[in-house]
Amino acid sequence: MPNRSLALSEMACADCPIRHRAVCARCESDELEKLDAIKYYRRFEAGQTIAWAGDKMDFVASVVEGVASLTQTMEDGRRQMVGLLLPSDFLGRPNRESVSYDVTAATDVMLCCFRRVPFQGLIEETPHLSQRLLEMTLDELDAAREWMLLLGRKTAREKIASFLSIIARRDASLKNAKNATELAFDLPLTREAMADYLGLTLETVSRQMSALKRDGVIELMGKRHIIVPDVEALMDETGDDADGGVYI
Amino acid sequence: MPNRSLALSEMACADCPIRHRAVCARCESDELEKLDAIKYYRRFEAGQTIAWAGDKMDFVASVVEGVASLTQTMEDGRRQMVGLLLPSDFLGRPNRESVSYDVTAATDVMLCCFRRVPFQGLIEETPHLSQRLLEMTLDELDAAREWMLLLGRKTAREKIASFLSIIARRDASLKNAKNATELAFDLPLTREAMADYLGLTLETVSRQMSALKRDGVIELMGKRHIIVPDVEALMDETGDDADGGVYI
DNA sequence: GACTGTATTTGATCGAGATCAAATGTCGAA
DNA sequence: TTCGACATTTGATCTCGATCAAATACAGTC
Repeated sequence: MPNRSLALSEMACADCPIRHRAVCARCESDELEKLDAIKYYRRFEAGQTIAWAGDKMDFVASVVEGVASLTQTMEDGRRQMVGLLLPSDFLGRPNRESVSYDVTAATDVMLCCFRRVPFQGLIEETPHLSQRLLEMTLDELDAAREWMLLLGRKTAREKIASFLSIIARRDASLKNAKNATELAFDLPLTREAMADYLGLTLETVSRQMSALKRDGVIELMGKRHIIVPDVEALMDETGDDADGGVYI
Repeated sequence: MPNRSLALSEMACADCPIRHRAVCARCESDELEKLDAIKYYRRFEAGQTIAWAGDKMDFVASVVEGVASLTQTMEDGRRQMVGLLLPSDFLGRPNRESVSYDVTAATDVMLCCFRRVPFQGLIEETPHLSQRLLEMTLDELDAAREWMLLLGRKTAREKIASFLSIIARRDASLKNAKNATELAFDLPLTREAMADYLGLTLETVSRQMSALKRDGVIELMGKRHIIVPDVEALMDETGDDADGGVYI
C-alpha cells in the first residue's frame, strides 16, 4: 500500500491541498487554529467501509485525498449511490450523531476529521465556517438535482457520458487545468460502483463504455484510465444543452 | 378564483401558519421585524409559472400555502421534477441572482417573498436565520437523496406508493395529525406532474394508481382525493424498510 | 343540454435495459 | 508458471415501462 504523499502527523493547514476549497476555506488564521485543535487525520484503504448507515459517527470531515461514496441499500440488495465525495467535499451532518448512508472509500482516502461536538460549537460561533458550509450544502443540493435528472430521464449512454464529463470536470478543476480540447483522467470507481451511481447494472455500464469506445468518443488505457480526444463530442453525448457545463 | 383564506396585505407574522417551520422559525421578534420590512406576499394560480430557469429573480420566498415545483427540461422535452415545495419550504438561493430551474405553481400558491439583496444582508448578520437556512438545506439534501434512490432503483409501483406516503406524511405533519391507521388527503399534482416527479410516463402513473386501487391499497374519491385504509399496507409497497419512515 | 378542451384511463405493441450465463483479462500469491 | 479471486466484457433472452392510439370522464361555458 505505497501511499506516502502526506505525512499523517505534522501536516499544516497552510500546506493543505484543499485549504481554499474545503469547509475551512474562508477561515482566518485564528479560526484555523481552533479547527486545528480538534482535527486529526485518518486514512482508509480502497474498498474499506468508513461508516455504516445508522452508526454513530463522532466526527465530521473534509476529504483531503481520494474519493468516498454515500450509498443507500434496500432490503433486497438494490443499491443506489447518493453522494460522491471528492477532495474538499464535506462528510457528515453537524447536529446529527448517526450517519444516514453507508460511507465507503472508493479509492484510498484521507480524511481531515473534526470531533463532532466541538465542531458544532465552532459552527455556531464562526460565521466564516457556517457560511461556507451553507454554500457547500447548496452546491451539493444543486449537484443532487442534476443527478436526479440523470437518474430519472437520461438513457444509459447519456448517463455514462454525463458521469465521465462530471469526473473529468471535477478532476480538471482540482488540478486547475486549463481547458484543453483533449482530456485524460482516471476513473475512481469500479464498473459496479458506476452502476450504483447511475442506476444501471454493471453489464449495461460495461456495454455502454464499449460502445463509446467503439464510436471514438473515449479511449481506454487499461480499464480505468480514460482519454477524451474531443471534449465537445463527449458533451454532445450527455443530453445536456451546450451551455450547461461551461462554468466549472 | 375564490381564495380568500388570507388577506394579502395585513397578515402578521404572529398569525402566520408557517411561523414556526419556515426559514424565520428561530427568529426573535426584533429579527422578525427586520424580515417584515423587506417582505411582501404574492399569489400564483395553479399552473402559473413563477419563474423560468435562467430568469433573474429579485426575491427569495417561503411557501405559505399551496405547492410549487422545480423542474428541469432537456432540449428534446424530457422533464424531471427536482424539487417539490410545500408550505414552509424555502424558494431561491441567496447570493445567486438567477434561478436554476423552472418554478411552477402546482396548486394555487401564496409566497411570502423577501427582497433578495436585503435578505442576503440579514442572513449575514442574523445567525438565527442562517442556522435555520442551513438546517432546512440539509433536510432538503436528505430528501433529494431519498428521491435519488426512488428514481434509480424503485419499480413503478414502489415509486407511486413512495410518493403517496411522502405526500401523506407531509400533509399529516402540516395538520399536526395524530398518526391514525387511516389517512386521507388530496393529491397536489396532476398525473403528468406525478410522472415528472417519479421519472415515469403519465400512462404508467395512471396504470399503477389503478393497480393500487384494484388491490385495495388506496381508494379514490374523484381523481385527486386519496384514502389510505391501512397505512402499514401502503408502507409495505414502498420498498423501504419498516423503520425507515417512523419519524415525521 | 350540447360543446369544447383538458385530465385520465385503458389497450396494443415495442424496445432499452435487466437478467442469466459464460468467457476473458488481470494481478498478486504460492 | 500456475492458481485463485476478482473485475470486466460479451452473448442470449426476457420483462417492465415506454410509446402509440383511442376511449372515457369531467368541468366550464355558451
